[in-house]
Amino acid sequence: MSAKKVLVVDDEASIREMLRLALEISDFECLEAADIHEAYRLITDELPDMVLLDWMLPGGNGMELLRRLKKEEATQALPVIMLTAKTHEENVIQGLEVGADDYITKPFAPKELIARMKAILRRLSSEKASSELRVGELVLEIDSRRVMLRQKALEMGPTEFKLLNFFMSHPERAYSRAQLLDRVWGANVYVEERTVDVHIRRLRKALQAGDPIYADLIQTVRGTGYRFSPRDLAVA
Amino acid sequence: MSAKKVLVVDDEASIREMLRLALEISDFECLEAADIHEAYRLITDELPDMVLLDWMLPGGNGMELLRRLKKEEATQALPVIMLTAKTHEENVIQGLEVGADDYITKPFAPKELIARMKAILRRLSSEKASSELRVGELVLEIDSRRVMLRQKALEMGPTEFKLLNFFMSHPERAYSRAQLLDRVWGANVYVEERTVDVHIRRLRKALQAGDPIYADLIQTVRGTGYRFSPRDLAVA
DNA sequence: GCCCGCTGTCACGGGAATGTCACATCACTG
DNA sequence: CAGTGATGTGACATTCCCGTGACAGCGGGC
Repeated sequence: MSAKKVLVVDDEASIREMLRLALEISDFECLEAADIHEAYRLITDELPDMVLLDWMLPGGNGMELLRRLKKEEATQALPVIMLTAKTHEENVIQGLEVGADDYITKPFAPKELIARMKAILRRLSSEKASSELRVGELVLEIDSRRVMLRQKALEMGPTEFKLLNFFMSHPERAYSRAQLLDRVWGANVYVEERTVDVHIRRLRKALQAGDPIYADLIQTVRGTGYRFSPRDLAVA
Repeated sequence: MSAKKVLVVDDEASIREMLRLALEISDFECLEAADIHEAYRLITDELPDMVLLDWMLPGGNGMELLRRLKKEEATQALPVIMLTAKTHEENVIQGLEVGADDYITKPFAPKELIARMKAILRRLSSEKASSELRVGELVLEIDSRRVMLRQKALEMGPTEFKLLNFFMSHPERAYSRAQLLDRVWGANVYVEERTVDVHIRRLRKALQAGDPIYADLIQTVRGTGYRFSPRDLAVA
């Protein structure tokens, strides 16, 4: 399993530095943002697996970002842990209601934070691993590593499977070729961006073999990349 | 679930006492034997669910008992954990080959021992729920250690039998070679991953001798491993 | 001793999957 | 409607993965 990306959102550089240290020791990849704007940019750009969010930020507090993340379909599955001061514990309830996955009060032991993060990631992966992803009559069975459409197995290569898996986990959002390479092929792999096009085509072909309609699930976003959109299937 | 009986075989009374304490805290029922003869009597008499076997015993070592247990049909399914001193780690490989389920080197933390015991029992209970597994006309008889297809016995080696047993207990799911080695060969055994391929082939051959259709039950998942899929049998 | 069944390893060959390219086609701009 | 840049598509060489047969080692039984 590849290293998980974690985004730290805090305005104090010293705290960010401390967290980066703790995270990297535990084999997490660490991104940093000092304000909400930068945080949002990194979330859409770098697609982290988790966010550590300080509650008190200058210029709009963390709650605002959290609400925004939970509202948008593309990011609402992204787990968020709130970092909050003891003196503001009343915010905790508020934060959990909006959709934070956990919270931890400052000052905290890095070890405890890491433990909670792992617990959340474990829970998420076990939820995902045992189940299957479904869009209409299209079912992606993770365990058996098969894609079924109306009881019939669709044939595709491993890369197309991973690609479809990623798309079905993140619907209704456009991804650049670079982002897809990062998330599907894995970081630190150098291949041409146009390679993505070829695999997109192979995936479309595989879906088309099941039912031409389903090939339209993968849409081209000119100048940007590709998007997986179940929404348009229902309309058609 | 009723309390599991565990037989401790060790010549030192102090170690037996320590283990009894640890086991009873964790709700196991504890039997004790100081030598091989007594151990064998208790096994046939009391039918324990598991054996903790010290490797170095006066008057015939643990290996002898282990070999005997694995040879006889009535006891070969009985899980055995070896207790061995650090200085005799070379025996571990030998022991695992003969059929020990796991080993632990002295000195050890009781907690870790308990954890390994539970892991083994959990694994067994998931596979040996019934004495017979059935897929279509294929019947795997666990007690008699035979595989029948349309009243005809299929010939295969012990490893192929265990492999098929595992597959029939976990259908419709792809397993990597490493996972199969772990679950079928047993933990901590070092063999080449490609060895799995060879046994898969032998198993397929055995099934094919019964009916070519049944060889297709074991499918290759390219880039991942293998899958046992009764579902596709029904379709054909 | 000999033979025989079982096991793990290897080398070879074939075929699937991959990444890249060249060219066709499309969408947008002025 | 021509032009330009982005995307679709078929073909290709390479790499990787898997199936297969052969073989040596090892115990056990005769």
